[in-house]
Amino acid sequence: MDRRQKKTRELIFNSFNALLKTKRYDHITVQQIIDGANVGRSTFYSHFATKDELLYEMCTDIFDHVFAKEPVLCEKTHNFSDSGAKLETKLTHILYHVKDSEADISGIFTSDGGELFVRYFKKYLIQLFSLHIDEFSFDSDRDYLLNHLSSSFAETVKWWIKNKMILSPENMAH
Amino acid sequence: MDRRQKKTRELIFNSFNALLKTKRYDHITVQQIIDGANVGRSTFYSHFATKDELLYEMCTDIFDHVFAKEPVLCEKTHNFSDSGAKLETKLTHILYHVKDSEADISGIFTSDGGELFVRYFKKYLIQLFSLHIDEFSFDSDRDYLLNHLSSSFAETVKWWIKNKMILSPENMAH
DNA sequence: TAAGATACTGAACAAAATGTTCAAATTGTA
DNA sequence: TACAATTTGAACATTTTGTTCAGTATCTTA
Repeated sequence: MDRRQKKTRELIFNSFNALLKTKRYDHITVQQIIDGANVGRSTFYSHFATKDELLYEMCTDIFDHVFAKEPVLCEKTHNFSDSGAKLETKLTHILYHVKDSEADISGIFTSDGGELFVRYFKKYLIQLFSLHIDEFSFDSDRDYLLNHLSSSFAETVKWWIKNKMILSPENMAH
Repeated sequence: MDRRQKKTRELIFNSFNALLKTKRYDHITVQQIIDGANVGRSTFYSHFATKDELLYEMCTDIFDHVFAKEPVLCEKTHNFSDSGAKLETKLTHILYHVKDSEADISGIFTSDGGELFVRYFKKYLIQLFSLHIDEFSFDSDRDYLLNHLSSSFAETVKWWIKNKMILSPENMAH
């Protein structure tokens, strides 16, 4: 990809992310984004057809970079005695990644526009938890339990970011 | 309230609610709302200053009718031995109301545009759970616990509605 | 039921935001 | 260096928002 494209893309992402911290997604205008990015109007539209597409691209970009390379989706150990600790370790890893990428994702994760991003995140979490589902002995619908665990963890991450990540990743994972 | 006002308000609510089932909140225009409601443009703006206010009013209206009359926010019993059962009873009541009002709220609750409604719902739930917070003996941040309980229950209701409310309110509350 | 108050209408208007186009300038690549 | 690709900024059409107001319809109540 052309260095200019990459630079412009980055500038737009940063401006968009900064705006997401101050106001709701649907209250952000393209004008505000390009003003913050110091980028021409026609440049913006040569990169993204709509604001929605910008959001989508930013979500997938972040997801690819922050989560996809994480080996949390590998098969779990056959040693059932410590598989619980295994899951907690994976969650801890994710939280460390979140902390490292705080500047990139805090806006999109906690803002209202981040719903799409959270949805991706939940999809990923459902994969993760489904590997560990039999470690939970609750007598409830499997689909419900997966949804519950994923939603809870996603909301936990949101809460954690909103609270300046004061508590440690280990603490939150636990 | 004047009968004409009530009628107009109702028409706008209905049109808005119907639109919410077909597209996202921020993709709905005032023009589409008043077209669906067969109401003049100036009439709309004499009722609601913005689309956001319409959403807010609709949410609070639903709350007043569906939840407010419910005695879930009354002070809890001083009998600590069965206060846990008390909470479950309250949750069951809420779920029965949800079921009764399914036609009115299923759109706004589960649609993508419904995130605002869910936020109001969570605010309400935080009030509710804060009355029962000391029944939980988890050693965790009080604010975190409140957020966790409210988010979990809100997600539970969403899941329940999406799954056609097959399971009983008692079951879900438990 | 008549009078006065209130609400609705529809059209016209200003302002803001969206999205397109294009020639000129800039910057990257080979 | 040459040429290919990207950015720019301004102009333009379109859509959406929100306001205004005179005329009309409807409600309330005395």
